[in-house]
Amino acid sequence: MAAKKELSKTYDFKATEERIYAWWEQQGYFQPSNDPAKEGFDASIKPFVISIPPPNVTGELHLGHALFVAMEDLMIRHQRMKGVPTLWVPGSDHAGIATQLKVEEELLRTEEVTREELGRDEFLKRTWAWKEKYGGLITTQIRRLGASCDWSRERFTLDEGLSVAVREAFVRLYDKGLIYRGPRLINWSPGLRTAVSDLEVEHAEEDGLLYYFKYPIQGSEQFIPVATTRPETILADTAVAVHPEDERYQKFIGATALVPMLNREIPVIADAYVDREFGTGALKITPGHDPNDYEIGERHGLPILSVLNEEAKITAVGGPYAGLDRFAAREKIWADLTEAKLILKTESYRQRVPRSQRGGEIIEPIISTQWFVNIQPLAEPALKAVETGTIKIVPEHFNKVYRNWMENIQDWCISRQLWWGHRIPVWYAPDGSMFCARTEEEAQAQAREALGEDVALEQDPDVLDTWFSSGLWPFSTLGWPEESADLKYFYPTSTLETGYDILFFWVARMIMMGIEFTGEAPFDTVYLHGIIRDEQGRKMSKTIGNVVDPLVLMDEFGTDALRFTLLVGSTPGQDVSLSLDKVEANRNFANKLWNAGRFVIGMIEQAPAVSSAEAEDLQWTLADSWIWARLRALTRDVERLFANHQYGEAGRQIYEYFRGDFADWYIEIAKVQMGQGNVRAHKTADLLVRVFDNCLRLLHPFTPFVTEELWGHLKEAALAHTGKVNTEKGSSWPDWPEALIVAEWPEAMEEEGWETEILRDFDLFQEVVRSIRNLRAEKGVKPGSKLPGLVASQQSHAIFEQEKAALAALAGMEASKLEIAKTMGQRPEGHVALVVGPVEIYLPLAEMVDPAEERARLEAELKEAKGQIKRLSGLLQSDFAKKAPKAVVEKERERLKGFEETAARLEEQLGKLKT
RNA sequence: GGGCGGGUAGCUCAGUUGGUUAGAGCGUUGCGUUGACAUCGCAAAGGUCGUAGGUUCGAGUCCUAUCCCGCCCA
Repeated sequence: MAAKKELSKTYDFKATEERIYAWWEQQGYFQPSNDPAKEGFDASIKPFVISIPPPNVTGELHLGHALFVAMEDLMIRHQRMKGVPTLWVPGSDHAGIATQLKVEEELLRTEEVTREELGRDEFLKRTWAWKEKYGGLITTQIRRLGASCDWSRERFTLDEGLSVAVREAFVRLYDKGLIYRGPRLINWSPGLRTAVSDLEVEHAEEDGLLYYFKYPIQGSEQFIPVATTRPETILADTAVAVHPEDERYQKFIGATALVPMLNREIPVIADAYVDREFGTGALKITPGHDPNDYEIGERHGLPILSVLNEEAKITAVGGPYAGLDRFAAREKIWADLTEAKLILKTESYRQRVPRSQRGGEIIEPIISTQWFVNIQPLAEPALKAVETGTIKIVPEHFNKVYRNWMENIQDWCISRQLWWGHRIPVWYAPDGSMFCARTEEEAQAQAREALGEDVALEQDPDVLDTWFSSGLWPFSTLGWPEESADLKYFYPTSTLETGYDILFFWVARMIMMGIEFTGEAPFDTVYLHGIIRDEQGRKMSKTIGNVVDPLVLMDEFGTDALRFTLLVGSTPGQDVSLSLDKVEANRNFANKLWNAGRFVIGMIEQAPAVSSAEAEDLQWTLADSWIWARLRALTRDVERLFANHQYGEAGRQIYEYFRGDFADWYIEIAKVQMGQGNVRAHKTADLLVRVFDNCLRLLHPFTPFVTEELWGHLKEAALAHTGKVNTEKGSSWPDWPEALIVAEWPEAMEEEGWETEILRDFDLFQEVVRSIRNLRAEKGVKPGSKLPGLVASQQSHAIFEQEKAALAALAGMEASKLEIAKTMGQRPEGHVALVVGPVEIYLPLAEMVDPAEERARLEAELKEAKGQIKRLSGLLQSDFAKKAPKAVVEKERERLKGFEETAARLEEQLGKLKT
C-alpha cells in the first residue's frame, strides 16, 4: 500500500496555482472542445465565445483587468462545464498614444533623444522592441488570474492579419463614401500634438474668470459690452452676435465692430442662439476656436480664423501677439485692453474646461484637416440591434444610455498625428489627388489609371485611432476579412463583457462595425460591470495613492481569494468597493474549503465497505435528507441566477450553502454518523463525497485553483477506496473525469415534493440546538461539560428520537443521559425549561439560575409569542386570508400554530414554576 | 438643461416575478485549543431599508414628489 498522502493543514496557494494552470494549459482544456481545425468537428453545435477586451500591450495589470478576467473566466468555465464548446480569444491592443508616450519617455530618459531625432522608421523599430520586451508582461499576469483563454489564438491589433482587417475596413468605408477628409473644428491636444476624438475629451467644472470688455463700433463712440472666458480668442473673432429681439442691441445689428487691438472690421449679427441673460447678452464669435461659434459661423457664412497653432501659440492672425503661448497671450491681451481702457470688469465664474482624458491638459478646439467617419449610416442599424433585442445589454438600464448616445452621435475623427498605429491607407500624388487602397501597389495602380503615368506616391503620415482597430476586434481576431473556418464557426461571438465606462468607446463601435462589415451583430449579450473603487468608494487613482495592486493581493491572499472577492462583490453595472479585509476573508474561505476537503477525504478512508444491498436497506437520516434537499434547492437557485447574469448572488448562495449548511451542520452531524460505523458510516461518507463534490463543481468557476486541487485529491481518495464510497456514475452521482475544469456542471435538480417536510423538521432541530447552546452560553456552562437533559414533544418526538446522538453532540449533551419523551408529566426537580414551538427541553441547570430570572425569561418569551399570535391572527382574519395565494396564507397559519404551541408550553412552564 | 445610478447594521455591500420577523463579510461583546479548519468554532448586540405621500390584503421591492451623493451627455 502506498504511503498515505497527508494534505497540509492549510491551503498553500503558492504551491498550487502555477502548477495547476500549467497543467490545464498543457492538457489543452483552454481550447474549444469542438474545433474547426480538429477532427470530428461538428458545425451544428453552438459554441460560447468571448473576445477579451484587449488590454494595452505595454500595460500592467490593475484591478480592472482582474475584474474582467474573473468575470469572463467565470462565464467561460461555467459554459465549458456545461459541455458547451467554449472559446475565449485573448489578445492585446497597441494603444497608440499610451504606448508611444511610454517609449518616448523611455528614450528621453535613457538616450536623451526625441522621436523626431530618431526618425519615424527608427522610432517604430524601437517601439516594436519595447513591445517585444514588455508586451508579454500583461499576458503573463492575466494567466496568473487563472484565465482559461485559448492562447493558441492570441492576437495583437498590429499583427499582420489584424492590420489587413483595418485596411480592408478603411477602404470599404472610403469606397462607400463613409470616410472623408477635410478641415473641421476638432479637439486638439497641444502637448501630444494630435487630434483626439470627442470621447477623449472630458469636461470638468473649474473656477475661472469671466472677462467683460468693450467691443467698439466703427464710426461712433459707442460700444457693445461683451463677456468671454477666453480673451485670447478675441484675436480670431469674426463677428459679434446679439439676440434679434434684444432691445438693448438691436440698433447695432448690421453695424461694423472693430476687433480690439487689431482693429479688424467684423459685422454685428443677430442670432437667436445668443442667451440674453448670460453675461452682457452679446457674444463674440470665434468660429475657429469654439464649437458653438463654429455653428453660428456656418449659419452666417462668417470667415474662420485660426489664431492658435498646433503648439497652442498665437499665429500671424494675432498680429503683435504672434508667437505667444495661449496663456501668456491671455494675460498680455487683457493688460493691453486695460491700458486701452476697453475693459469693464472681471468676475469669478465656474466654467467647463475641456481636458484631455490622457494627461489632463487643456484641449483646444482648432480647425484642422483630419479624417472622419460619417457615423450616422453606421449608427442607425447599431441602434436598432439593441432596440429590437438582437443585442441584450445587462443591466438593462444601459439601453437608455446607449440610445441617448447613438441618437446624438457626431462624426468620428479617426486620424491621429502619431507614429505608433495603423497608418492610414491613403496615398497622395504630387498633384494632390489621393488614392485609397489596401496596399501601396494597389494605390500605384490606381494612380497609373487616373493619371496615365507612374508617379511618386506619398502615404498619409497619420495613423488611425486605436479604437478603430478595436472596433473590428470580435471578427478581425477570428480571421476577417477572410472567410476563415474560425470566423464561420465562432462568429458572431456570444457575450461581450466589459466595463460600462467604455460602452461608447468600444462596445458601440464594435456593434456599428460588426454590423457594417459582417452583416451581423458581433455578440448577442453585452454584460457591463462597474468600476473598482477603494473601501471608501473612491476611484483608485495615483494621485490619491489608493491604488491596490492585484499582484500584491494575489501574493498575499491567493488568486482564488481575489477572484471570489471581485465576483461576489459585484452586481451588474454597479461599482465594486474592494477592501483588503474582504480578500482576506475569502482567503480564509479557501482555507475552510481546503480543510473540509481534508475531512471528507479522511472519512472516505475510514468508511467501511458494505454491499450495495446493505446500503440500500438503510434509510438516510434527517440530516442526510436535509443537506441533499438544500443542495437540490441550491442547484436550482444557481441555475436561475446564472441565467439572469446574477453571478455575484450565485457565488454568495454557494458560499452560504457550503459554510452555513454543509460545514457548520452537516459535517458536524456526519462525525456522529461516522462514529456509528458500519452501513451508517458508509452511507454518510458516501453522501459527504457527493455533496462536497457538488460544492467544488459549483465553486470552480469562482475559485478555480483550490477547487481543482482539492477535487484531484478527492477523486484520488475515492478511486483508491472504491468499495467504501460509490464511484459509479449514476443519476446525480459523481463521475470522475480527468479534471474538474472539464467536469460536468451540476444540473438544476427539480423539487420532488419530499423536501418541504424535511426542511421544516431540520429547521426545528436546528432551533432546538441553538436554544440549548444559547442557554449554555448565557449561563456560562463550561463548554466541555456534557449536560444530561430531557426533550419532550408530542408531535416531533420521532425527529429527536432519531437524531438523538446528533442533538447530543451539537448541543453539548451526554447522549446516554439524554431522554427523549412524548410528554413530561412533572417538571423535573432542579431543571430549567426551554420551549421551542412544540418542543420542551429540560436542563438540570437550576442551581445556576435564579427562579425570578427564570420566570422573567419565560414571561418575556411568552410576551413575544403572544404578540406574534395577536399579529398573525389579526392578519389571518383580514382580507389577507381571502386575497393572498393559498400557499402564503398556509405558511402564516403554520406560523401561528407554532406560536400557539410555544405559548401553551410557556404557560405550562410558568404554571409549574409558580407552584 | 437632459438622462442614469445610488442612499439598507459602526464600515463595505447583497436582497428572483411585491409575500408579511431584512442577510453576508469585516468590526464590536462574551465564551472556547485533545483530530477538517485559530486563515477556526459557539453565542450575542446592532437596522422606523434617505424623507413624505400613494397603489395593494401585503412595499426594502411598484408609482408620485422631494432631499443628499455619484456618473454620463449637452
